[in-house]
Amino acid sequence: MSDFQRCNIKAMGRDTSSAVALQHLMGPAALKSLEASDRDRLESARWLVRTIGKGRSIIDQGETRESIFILLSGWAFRSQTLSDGKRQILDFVFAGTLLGFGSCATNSYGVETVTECRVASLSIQQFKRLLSQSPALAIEVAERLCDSEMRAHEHMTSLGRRNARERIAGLVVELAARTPIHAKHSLHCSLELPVTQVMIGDALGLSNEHVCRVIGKLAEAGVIGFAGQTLEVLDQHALLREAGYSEEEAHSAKLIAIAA
Amino acid sequence: MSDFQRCNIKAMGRDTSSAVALQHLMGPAALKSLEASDRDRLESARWLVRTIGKGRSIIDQGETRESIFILLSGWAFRSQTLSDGKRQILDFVFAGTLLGFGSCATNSYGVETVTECRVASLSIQQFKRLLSQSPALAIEVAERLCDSEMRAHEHMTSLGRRNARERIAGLVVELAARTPIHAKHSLHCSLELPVTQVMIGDALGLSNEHVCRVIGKLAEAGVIGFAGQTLEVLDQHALLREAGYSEEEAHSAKLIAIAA
DNA sequence: TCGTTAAATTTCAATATGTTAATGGCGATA
DNA sequence: TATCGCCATTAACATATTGAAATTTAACGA
Repeated sequence: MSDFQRCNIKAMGRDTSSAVALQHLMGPAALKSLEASDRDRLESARWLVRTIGKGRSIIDQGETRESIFILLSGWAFRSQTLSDGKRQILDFVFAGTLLGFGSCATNSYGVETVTECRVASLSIQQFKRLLSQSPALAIEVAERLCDSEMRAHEHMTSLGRRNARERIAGLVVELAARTPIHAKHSLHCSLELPVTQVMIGDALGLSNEHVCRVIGKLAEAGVIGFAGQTLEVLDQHALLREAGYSEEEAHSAKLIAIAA
Repeated sequence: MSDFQRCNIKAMGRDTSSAVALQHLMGPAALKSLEASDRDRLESARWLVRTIGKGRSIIDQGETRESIFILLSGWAFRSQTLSDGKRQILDFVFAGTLLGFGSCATNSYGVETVTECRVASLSIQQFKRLLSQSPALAIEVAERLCDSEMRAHEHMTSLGRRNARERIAGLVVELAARTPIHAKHSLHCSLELPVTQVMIGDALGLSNEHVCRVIGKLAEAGVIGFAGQTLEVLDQHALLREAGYSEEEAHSAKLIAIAA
């Protein structure tokens, strides 16, 4: 609760992770296209940087929207909770993600940390002023939102039209594509997933028991292994096939391509 | 195929629907904040206006992205189709919706018309130039994307965590909130829905048979009636309750408030 | 007007998934 | 060290939803 730091990015000295995340938010291309004055304005905004422990809330669903947040490091997820307590995880988010931006007066979703996270926040007012001063930044934000929307669409299609096995395989593929991978052989790689099976269930619209059952079956089939926090991709072609990719796509070996 | 019209908005004379849709895209507030020069640029862009019959495709999933589209009139939906033919409708879209904007090289979704539609299109290149020249427009686009993302999130939660009855009631509430309503009594109103039960099923992740069954049950219970294209909301409090709203929310009579 | 096709409807059996409950492991905490 | 709670796991059982098949109804083009 007391780990707040009010500062601007320029004044952060050695601790450049915030500046890095802002660059991440804007993307290298967008950065170049920015006027020096715009970049100055952006970096001298009064960001509030905070460290938040695992399993805590960054944004509460339903609260009035006051600040936007940029995730600087760590894992978190966005979720909606229904009045009867059922929870839907909308997506997992990593460093560079813009959170809490929207036109509705209250937050339509909550954000909770999975691991310890560092977060930079700025009042919506100030953020909008930044956007109106720098079209390049506004466009970058719009494109980020498109990416996020695209992932939401894929996720929706999984929820609506794929069975449990396909959904789980698909989630593994997505996370493998978005997180660091330890490659071993051409087919075999492993990744550190700090998520519980309850979270997987809440993300995929499944009960945790069923998640457990199906992960077990995928393990029996020699596709993946999931012990502790480490997920082993034992046969990535099979995994891609399980996730619904066509035979050719499955053989273009996406996962390793990213790891390499 | 031959119903193309190349024109700019200014030159359209009496036929102001395009200009109206652009204003819709930007919103009245954003319009005011625009410099006259920006507005000029926007309106004199070389929009391509087209009329498309019902049941036709505006954007094909997987094709390379070339233009953005603004729906000027009519109903359409965005969807993703899996390799095995299963289809997920992502959302229904109406006049003013921006379609086809994104950072990925190919269209991640397709767009099909439900009724006859008028559509204005512009090359992505030109649209991005517009955005970079007018921050107000870029911000407006970003906020539109947020709205769209918010609806996608609600939809995801329905798909993942609600049963068929709640999903159908929820969809009716959403469509009632987004389309013109004919009010009759304080509880009774009706709306014209040009959608088939197959579409409803594809939107909600259900088989058309099940949609039919559940709509029948909601009709038996005196909540709604669905004959032809007309959907009657017989008891809006009950409908809101079925859709998962709390007792108090259900009694604040959202639907009629919008109709009034 | 007819003939053709899509949409809505109803039945039934098959099944994927949820629910409830009980267990053991494991780390946090007093 | 003992306790507590979270997480993973497994089982038996309940049920919502799918899928196939057959029928009716409505829409549409020739």
